[in-house]
Amino acid sequence: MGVAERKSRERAEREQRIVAAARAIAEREGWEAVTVRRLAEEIEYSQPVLYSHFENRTAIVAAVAVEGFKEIGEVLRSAADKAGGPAEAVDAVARAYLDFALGHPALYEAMFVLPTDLRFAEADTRAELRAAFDALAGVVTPFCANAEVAAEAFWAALHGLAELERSGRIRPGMRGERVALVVRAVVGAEG
Amino acid sequence: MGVAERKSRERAEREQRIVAAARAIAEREGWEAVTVRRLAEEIEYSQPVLYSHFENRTAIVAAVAVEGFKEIGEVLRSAADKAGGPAEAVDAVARAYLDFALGHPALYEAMFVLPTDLRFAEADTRAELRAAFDALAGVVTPFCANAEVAAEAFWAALHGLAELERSGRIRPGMRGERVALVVRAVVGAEG
DNA sequence: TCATATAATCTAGCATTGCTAGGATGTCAA
DNA sequence: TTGACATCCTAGCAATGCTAGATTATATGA
Repeated sequence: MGVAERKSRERAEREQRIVAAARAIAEREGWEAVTVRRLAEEIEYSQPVLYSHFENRTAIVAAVAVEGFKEIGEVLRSAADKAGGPAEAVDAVARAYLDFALGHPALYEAMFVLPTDLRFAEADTRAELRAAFDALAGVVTPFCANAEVAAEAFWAALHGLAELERSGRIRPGMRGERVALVVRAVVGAEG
Repeated sequence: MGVAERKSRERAEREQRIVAAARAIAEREGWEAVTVRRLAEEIEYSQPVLYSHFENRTAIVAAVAVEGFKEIGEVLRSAADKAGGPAEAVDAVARAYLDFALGHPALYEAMFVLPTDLRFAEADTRAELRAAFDALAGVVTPFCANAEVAAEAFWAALHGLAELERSGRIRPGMRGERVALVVRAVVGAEG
């Protein structure tokens, strides 16, 4: 019978509306404005309904973070694909990463700063994260012997640049120069 | 009259006890355990007393962060001084940075992750932060043309490594290899 | 068609948080 | 001793995450 399907579909849609509302409010007013009451009001249901979808508030943040991992993975892959060669690919991925992080600060915050309880051990979230990481690792591989370690270091450099700039600790105007240095460190390791 | 001096000294001591208690609880149980009530109980005064010392809770976190900036500055300078040459200095500073960050995770969290309201524009905090940054910049200068930009990138790489490892996103065992890569990127830029 | 069991949802409230108003208590000079 | 001032505490507010229990809607059987 289609009743059960309709119900579960409506449930999934409502869940998606919760995540979307959380993300929108966070991006517009910051994560501290994302309260359970506010979300309940937004989707026009009472608060306990939210707890039938998510265990707690941080699980909602985690759901937004997973969206972010999925999207940044696509963005990075797309940047790598469009590049003319391996060196350009590193450059394109690096810039795409920073554009993404600083273009969606609240989303990036959910992914890397806020406590999310997603311990990178669950099957689903690991897949999203792994895919994003692989996009980074892919462009680094041609230049380094130990690709896994190099990818981690590359990722760390980009993450550090994003975080320090996002929190106003380094000069915003010099982003291009800093990225160029990091890219040079990766690409120039052999040449 | 020495009465006023005694009073202001006692006040300063009490303030220091607040900061020390906050730091100790955070390092032992995490920052979410650092509540104003808990701190009041710890120093054996009522809550409003805390608000005669600090504007709000985040100002207490900021005070702990300033302590952290002071200490990491000393640690990095000491590491640089003990090193045998400029290349070794970069390596020593990089390892000292990560040891500090991962050895005092709550302190590092106060410095870089938690919202602190210290906008790096106030005279005092700027001095502490600037001193720490200069310790980083100092060891990078011999190897790079644009030292300021290089120092920012170096800092970002170390911060990224610290954060990704602290939050369990990269393998803990490979720290040495990653640091070596970063150091090589700085030192090897000329050689 | 209607009664009933089940599922879905809401109302109301708890405990905890950061923060503050207003009263009580101590302290010091005149 | 008294009055003015500083110091401190009690008590409480509003907001938060979360939940128990009542209430309403929905589907299923006779």
